[in-house]
Amino acid sequence: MNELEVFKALSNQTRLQILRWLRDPDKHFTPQGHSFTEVGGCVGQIQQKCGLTQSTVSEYLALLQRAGLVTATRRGQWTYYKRNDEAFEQLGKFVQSTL
Amino acid sequence: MNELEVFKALSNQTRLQILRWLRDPDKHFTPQGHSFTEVGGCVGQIQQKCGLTQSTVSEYLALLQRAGLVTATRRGQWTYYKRNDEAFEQLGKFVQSTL
DNA sequence: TTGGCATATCGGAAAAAACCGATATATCTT
DNA sequence: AAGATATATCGGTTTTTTCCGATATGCCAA
Repeated sequence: MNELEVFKALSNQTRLQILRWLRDPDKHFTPQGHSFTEVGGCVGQIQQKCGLTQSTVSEYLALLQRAGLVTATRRGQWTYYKRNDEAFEQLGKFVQSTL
Repeated sequence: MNELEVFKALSNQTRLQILRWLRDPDKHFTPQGHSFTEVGGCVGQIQQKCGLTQSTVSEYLALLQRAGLVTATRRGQWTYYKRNDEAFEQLGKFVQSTL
């Protein structure tokens, strides 16, 4: 875990919001063939909810992925992003015991 | 706790380093009348260790204080900054259970 | 294999953060 | 009161981040 990269990823209101949505995808996204709890949410739906352009949201999600906070799954033409629960668990412990 | 402000405060290598030093002040700073474990480290010594200018370090410490990650104590002409352990405890829990 | 749709990447303008030197403020000494 | 020392604040330059439109890539259906 690159702590600086992680904190930078978390230093943006929109990205924090996205992570909160992904905490409970079924509540915030409407299914489209795949279970959201399984694969997460797709770029398009996330984009609509935050109101930024497609390219910006795509970059944000890639950035969150690089930081290890979400994982990506390609299903056909869609990419689903899912919260990486373990990363948050680890980060929480790191903040308390090492940082 | 303003989470965005906190994460922004943590998004800088030097500030992360400062927090690590303040985690165990007696190991990293030489005393000068006050117990570091009691009050923390003073701006001058922190400045020397990180090699940036006095004004930059002063601003960094003020920023960490605004984010609630450190507390400040004035003793005569010195200001001592101390790690706010409780804040990190809280932040760790927040990351795991809410973020 | 062509067109449509979802996503990714690129290049750049605008906003924010990093960091500095100069200067102000506060405290101690004499 | 004046000088010395520690810290805080201000104004400005450079670097990074934000966010966009345009375009490229990947996948599917006709």
